[in-house]
Amino acid sequence: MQTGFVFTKFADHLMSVAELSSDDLDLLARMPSSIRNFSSHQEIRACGEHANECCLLLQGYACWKDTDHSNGQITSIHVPGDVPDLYTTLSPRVEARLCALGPVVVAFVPHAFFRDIGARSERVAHALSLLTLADVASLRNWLVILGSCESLTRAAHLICEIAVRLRAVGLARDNRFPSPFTQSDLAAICGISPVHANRTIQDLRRKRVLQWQARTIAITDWPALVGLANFKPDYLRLR
Amino acid sequence: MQTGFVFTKFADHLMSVAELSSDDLDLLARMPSSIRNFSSHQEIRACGEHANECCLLLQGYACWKDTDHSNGQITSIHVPGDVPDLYTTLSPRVEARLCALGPVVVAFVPHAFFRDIGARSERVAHALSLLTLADVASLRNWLVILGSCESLTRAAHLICEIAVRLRAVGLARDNRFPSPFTQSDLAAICGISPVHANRTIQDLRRKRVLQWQARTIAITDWPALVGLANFKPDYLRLR
DNA sequence: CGATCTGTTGACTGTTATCAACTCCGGTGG
DNA sequence: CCACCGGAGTTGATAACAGTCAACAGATCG
Repeated sequence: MQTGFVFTKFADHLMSVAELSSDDLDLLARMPSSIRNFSSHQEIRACGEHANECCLLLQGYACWKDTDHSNGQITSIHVPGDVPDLYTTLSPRVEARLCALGPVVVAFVPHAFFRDIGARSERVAHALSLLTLADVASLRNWLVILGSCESLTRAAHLICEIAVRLRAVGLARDNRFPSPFTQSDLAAICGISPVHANRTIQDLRRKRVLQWQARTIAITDWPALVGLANFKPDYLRLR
Repeated sequence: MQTGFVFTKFADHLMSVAELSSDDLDLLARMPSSIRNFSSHQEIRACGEHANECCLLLQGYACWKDTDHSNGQITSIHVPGDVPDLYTTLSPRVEARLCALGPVVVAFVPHAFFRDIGARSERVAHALSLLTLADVASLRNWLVILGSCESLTRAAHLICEIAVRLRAVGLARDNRFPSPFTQSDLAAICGISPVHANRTIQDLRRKRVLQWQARTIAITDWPALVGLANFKPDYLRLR
């Protein structure tokens, strides 16, 4: 168990939706945890598992993947500062697979810390609620996108959302961020075939809105990308 | 304001995910509320509204509809016993439109009732949490369906889910239930065009798994429908 | 240096959107 | 009573979009 500076991403994430006092930050700094590393496509949480701690993502990306082996649809993607399995504090059973997209560093935090947080800081508890609401809003937003947009819009929207969420925790400065996930991963998020994902990305490149090489994405024309994606970030509830 | 037997559907809904004591049921029976009627396609909650009470659905169906996108994608559907805007107890701002699918009866319940419920019954509070988790799981499940299934599977799945959720609150006995929503509504839920929705329903009829006439759906071959839908109801967390 | 994963391309097929026209039905007003 | 209207359901023709299969090129890694 250790405490300290590694939780700044979590604090950034909470502060992106609500104001916190220095007492609140102290509380977060004293969060007990144990650190673990995962390699690409490794399972952080397996389906059916019973969790008694939450994963706080410190570095890298993770995703919830449907258990059905045939296509492995991804239902959400998570960036540093996120706690993808926060809901296990209410019901410990894990119903899907939490997978690493590229190398990942995770801090495991006991459920008790989150359960007791309401008694220690009303503000932090409320910020956690807002994060949960933002996650649900993001799910609804993806539902709209999968239900009504074609592949180019889907891919563009994904890139926009990742960029904005990374910025909220102080990453993706200069519209450039690591993309250790594969084109097949993008396909599983956007609900398209890997071959079509490839063609869609080429289309984005041809339109000169982004570069994707050496496992890095660089957005070269943010307004154009936002336009293609019809991206409106209100649903993320960022201040 | 009134109290009483009208909340049996809500109690059924809670008891479908958790066990409640007779004290808990008393607590629910004393729930303060005011009843309102809505006609088909009327807005129960408008986008941007600030709620200080929740809607408990008593009769009929309601749905969350996306505000902006031209096609009005529906992101979730709700049946009697559901509280579609329970999340407004945490953050009162409504971010989408809650619309009636057919005639609807709603009980408006003050936020305070839900906020104070934890202090009065741990069990009821936990049951409410489980309902919220089931709603999110349903969203994720639809994400998988929209991302990886074709229209026949989507429509079949929708019918399966509605039937099971109605059964959980004592409706849809005999695999027959009212369907006041239009084929265009089904299209907006399944993320397909109204014309294609029509052809998909005809396909289901031709396969003799259901009848849909006089605003009523009758499932004539449940196992076949479940097979077409690849329906696995675990995610609804029903006992 | 071979094995494997990822990205890329072309050809073909299947699913779904779109447009337009038409029917059927329940209401509404003359 | 009937003419009319609008909404819902239905049908066919066509076009756009995306999936699948197969092959290969480039990267990465033991």
